[in-house]
Amino acid sequence: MNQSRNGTAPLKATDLSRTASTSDIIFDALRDAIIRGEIGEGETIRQESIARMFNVSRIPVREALKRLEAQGLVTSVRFKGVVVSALSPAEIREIFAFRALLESDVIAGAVPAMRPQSLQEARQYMEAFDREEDPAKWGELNWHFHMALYRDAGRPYFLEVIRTANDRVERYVRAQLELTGSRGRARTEHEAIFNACAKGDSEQAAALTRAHILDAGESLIEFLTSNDNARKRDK
Amino acid sequence: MNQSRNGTAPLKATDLSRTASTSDIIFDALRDAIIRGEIGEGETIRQESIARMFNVSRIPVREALKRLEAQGLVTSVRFKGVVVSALSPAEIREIFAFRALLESDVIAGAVPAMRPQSLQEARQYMEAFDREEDPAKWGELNWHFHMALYRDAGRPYFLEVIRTANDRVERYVRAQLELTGSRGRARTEHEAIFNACAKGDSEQAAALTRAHILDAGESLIEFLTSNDNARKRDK
DNA sequence: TTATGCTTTATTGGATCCAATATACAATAT
DNA sequence: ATATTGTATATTGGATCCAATAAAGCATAA
Repeated sequence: MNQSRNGTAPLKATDLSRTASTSDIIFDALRDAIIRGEIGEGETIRQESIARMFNVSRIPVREALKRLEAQGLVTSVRFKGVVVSALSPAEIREIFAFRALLESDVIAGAVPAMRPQSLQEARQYMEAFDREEDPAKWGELNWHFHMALYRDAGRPYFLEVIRTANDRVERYVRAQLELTGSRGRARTEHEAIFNACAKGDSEQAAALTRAHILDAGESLIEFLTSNDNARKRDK
Repeated sequence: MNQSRNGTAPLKATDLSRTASTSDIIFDALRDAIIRGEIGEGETIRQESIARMFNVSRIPVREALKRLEAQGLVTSVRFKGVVVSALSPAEIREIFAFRALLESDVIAGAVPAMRPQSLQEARQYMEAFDREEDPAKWGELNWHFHMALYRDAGRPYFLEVIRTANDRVERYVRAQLELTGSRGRARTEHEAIFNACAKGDSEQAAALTRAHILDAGESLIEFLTSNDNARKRDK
């Protein structure tokens, strides 16, 4: 027989039943485009145009849109269409408060269990974030840095919820990172959080994470409102 | 002309564009059936059978299922079908820890802003919970009691997330309430929480809420594992 | 008996078609 | 000119049909 019998895999098999359906692929692509800000808030998404892009019918597109709606990234009005959800300053502030609460709790749980490998990985993302020239990649690296520090908490549900909360505000954070000098502060705050984790000081890591997120939220709101005012003045 | 001109509505109009689509109705019905435990965990949901029940095609059913999947209530395997998600004890413990963190924070924020009306409403639900004979209604009343106390925090996103977390464990909580004597303890704990809110003591309300949820979680897990063992012994 | 391959059936994923609704635009009346 | 009505077009929601896959049953050979 062709199969090896000694436990070592003779070929790399993937679970075919877990492969992505058309609707999965479209969901991921749309989600990505929304959180990157490539589809702006308030913009309406036409089923037909998405379907044409992927060379499929509207059916899988509609399923993807329903999922985006369930996650709050778009809102749909019957017979009219779906639009990318916009967040008010109050909603943004709430989500940052939410993240601060959850992420500080998670990092406190992760520090005592943190593996050297995770710490190492976090450092790499931190340094990559510092070095990276392309602003479009900052959001991603920032996310991976934090996630590396959260992983060992062993709380998948927390991480899942944190992720969807992040998805809702990510495009604003990206805009802020690209248009203001806020990356500098992020850098030093990252380093402080990283050092607290390396020291094994979970309380400090939690406090710093909390402050890091709340600060970012407040400065983001200030950025958005002043930007709004500027826009109103301009026209 | 037929319309009155003086601001008083000549007829009661509803916003038609906000009415529920077929897929909305099916989503609500399935969600309800799952959290009430009428569809058991591990059970597979057939598109065709749901479609027949509602006298529609499979299209809106599929959209509803995609939404349930996005909320984690079912998991789907390509070409096989969707099954109601089951939770391991570890996952249940994590969700209760999650709820304890969020709900204690929310109630702490709500107490200083609490309107007499909300307090009054909470009392009514609390008393209704105490009096109710039909176990099938306990879950609902319990939920409304807590929500009345959370509402004035003015944090819709928190409440939304708390709701989906609750959805995932609700059927276990219901089973526990119906099959064990845990309602007695819930009663006294509810009263303590209520009194702390009435006093305006937000710290105590938070601490009691936290303990209430964590206790319920631990006793639930004990109930489930002992039940499991009993089932294994029986066969 | 047991493993292997083939056939049939059930079920899902997707495409195409149709109906219901919304939107834009032209025609008409005041 | 302006408001109103009617008409054409675009878009969504849903039904029906078809293809791809999985599961079950059957036959056959070792």
